[in-house]
Amino acid sequence: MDTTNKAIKLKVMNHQLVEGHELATKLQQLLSQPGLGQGSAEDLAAKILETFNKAISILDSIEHLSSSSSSSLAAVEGSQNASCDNDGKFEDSGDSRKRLGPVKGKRGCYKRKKRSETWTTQSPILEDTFFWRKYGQKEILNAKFPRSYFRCTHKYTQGCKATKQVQKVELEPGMFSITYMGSHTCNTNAAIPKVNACDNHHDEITMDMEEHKSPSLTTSMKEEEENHRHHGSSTGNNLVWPEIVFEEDHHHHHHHQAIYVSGDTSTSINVLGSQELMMFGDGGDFEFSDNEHYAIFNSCSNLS
DNA sequence: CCTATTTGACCCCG
DNA sequence: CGGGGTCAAATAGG
Repeated sequence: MDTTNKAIKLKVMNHQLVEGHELATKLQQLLSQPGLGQGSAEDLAAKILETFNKAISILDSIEHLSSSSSSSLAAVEGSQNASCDNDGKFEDSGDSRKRLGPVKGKRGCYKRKKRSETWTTQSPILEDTFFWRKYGQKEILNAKFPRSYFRCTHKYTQGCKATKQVQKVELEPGMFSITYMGSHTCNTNAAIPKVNACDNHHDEITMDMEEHKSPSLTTSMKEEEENHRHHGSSTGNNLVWPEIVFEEDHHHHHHHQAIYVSGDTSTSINVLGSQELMMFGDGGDFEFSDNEHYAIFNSCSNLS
């Protein structure tokens, strides 16, 4: 068992780290050439980051696995809270949940994860290959900038528990500290840095520098998904750079993120590598048996 | 109409 | 008790 994990670990290291190394080399070459577009260079940087993040995540999960391999899996905490269903407290009377007073019910009945696999990076690039959906933002006590909370877009469709937090670093402008928590269990072929099926939506967080002078913080996070021709053109990736703009009361437009996963998710196990799927599936916190009902059903809501 | 973001309320835990 | 993470109503935008 232990040897198996070691073998997998080595495999992962080979795969992800070597890939990261190759990408880094490419990036270096790109940067040394003056004339070339910087967009591709930054794209590469994002991919490199993603590759290493993946490797770290996988290794981390393996460590968790092997530490609790046989005896007690006390360290596994990813499972959902079950006792919170409706044991002690009755829900509200069923209706009138509108806005009358404090909202009661099972709100906040979540399990706070203690120590799932978590790592933090600092980067000016808010972009990665996953699909995130913002679900919250908070002012942090000693921090100048608020923190934004994201969850995987496929949380409910596929039960993916990955989340991420983004907060602007106050020391260096244009830097963000990005904390990833949990590994993706969703099968997104967009997560593959393989071919240029990359759809880079570049995120842009603009945060207000003021403390709290107006009740409406103009914190906006735009996910701009640019025109990626799924044409196999050579210049596959045209990605715009996340430029950090501090705007105060500018109005902002945001494109809603589009998910181009049309249909082939059922067969999407192709390149993702059985290793990753296997390991993530083994990752412990995977108690959904009924989430298979939730067919992939991506929001292909084009022209209903 | 739909889905994503905003934003204040709510809840857990130190 | 309060900070920080999450929920969900309201809103924005297609």
